Amino acid sequence: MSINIPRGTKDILPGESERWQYIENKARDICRNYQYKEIRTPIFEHTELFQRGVGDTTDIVQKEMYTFEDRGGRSLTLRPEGTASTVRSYVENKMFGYPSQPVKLYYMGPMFRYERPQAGRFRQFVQFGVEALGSKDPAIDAEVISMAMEIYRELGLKSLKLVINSLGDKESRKAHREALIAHFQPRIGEFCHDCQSRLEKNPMRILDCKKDREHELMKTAPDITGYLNEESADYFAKVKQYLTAMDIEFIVDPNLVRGLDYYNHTAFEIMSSAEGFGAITTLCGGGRYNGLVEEIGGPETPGIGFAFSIERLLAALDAEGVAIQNEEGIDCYLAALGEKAGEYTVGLLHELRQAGISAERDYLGRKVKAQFKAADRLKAKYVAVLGDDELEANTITLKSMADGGQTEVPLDDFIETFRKIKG
RNA sequence: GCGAUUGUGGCGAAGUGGUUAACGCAUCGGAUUGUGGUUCCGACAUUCGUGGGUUCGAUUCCCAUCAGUCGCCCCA
Repeated sequence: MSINIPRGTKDILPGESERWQYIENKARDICRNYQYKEIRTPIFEHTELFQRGVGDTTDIVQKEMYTFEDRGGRSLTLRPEGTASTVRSYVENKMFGYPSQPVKLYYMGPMFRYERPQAGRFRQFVQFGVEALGSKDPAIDAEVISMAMEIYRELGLKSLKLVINSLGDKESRKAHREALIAHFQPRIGEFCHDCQSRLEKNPMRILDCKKDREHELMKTAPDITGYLNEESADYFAKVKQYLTAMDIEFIVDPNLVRGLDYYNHTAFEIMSSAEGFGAITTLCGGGRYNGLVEEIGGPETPGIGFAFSIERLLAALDAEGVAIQNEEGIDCYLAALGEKAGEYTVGLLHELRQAGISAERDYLGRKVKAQFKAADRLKAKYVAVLGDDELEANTITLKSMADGGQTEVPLDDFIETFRKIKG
């Protein structure tokens, strides 16, 4: 019985890995334009970091973490998201003292959540994310949002929906929370089990419950908009104003509640509205997290960021039928006949490659015919044939696979000739 | 954690309680003793996820188990 891949994980095989590289490169290019620099943090951290950073009441911490004890008895956890680690590193490396502020970072790498896999959900998945720390200018909220949209747009996605909301500051949230409890408490018995437990923990979550959507109290529930204090409302207005100035369309959804505890003020999600995308439509989520840096032990520092999964991005590209072109064929296939020629091609192949010419040969002792088939499969532009005749005459036969034309080239000139052909 | 559904060669896929498990693609060989993408011919599953049960007999029926896929909760 062979061993297979752990549940919820994927091998990214040749043919697919090229698409990943394409996306990764695109994302990196855009980060350069926006002046975000890459940070690489460990894949595991002390469990406490996520308990404190992500929040003890969240689903992530309560049931989705890959936590283990190392040989020294420390509790470690495979990172379920990137913000906590980034903030940890920000504090630990005293980035608040960097001359260049705000500190703008991006990361790309695997995250882990113990979940039942389904369309768009994995136990190991790759997130690309950015964090901007040290500014509470609404313009940076708009920048972060526009950056996410830019990456998707650059990759060719069209069916996107940007949803934003403001969760307000601490004071606004508290006022809203109390209003919600007052609203639902008297008739909470009519709601689903989940909502009943949400009432005390996080009453905002009741608002996006799918089961109780039709309940009359839902329609009359107080939404956050009415409870934003002046400062929060002004902040949100600015963010919207800037988005509009950048021609970025958005929908304000007062029921948008992000799953992690650390969010306040701006919260946003980018969803795919493509047909047949599956049940999970969220591509990207993000928001502001003023207060998190203090929570992790740093100075009072505002921050905002987003993260998206590359798996879901690829799924969205598939759903919209956006093709990413794969690599081109090779320049030269060296076909050899017979043992002597075969030995000779070892050096020749090496020279070709050193000259920057992509080249391949046969390693399975195949006949000429089969070697040509192989060359064809590799989309070789040229096949160079070396046999006894050629070796004797010190030449090599060069065949263009496109038009079938053949020429004899002196062996000594071969590499140079090929260089010229390649131009 | 709960629910639905699927599990036949490298891939896709048909099929039946009975002795030889279609077909397509791919691969390899040959027709062309040194030349590809076309065509033709040939080869390629002691076996139908795994374990157990029913039966004279199971890939086909039943049970269990494992795995994949999709959905619920929630998220990327």
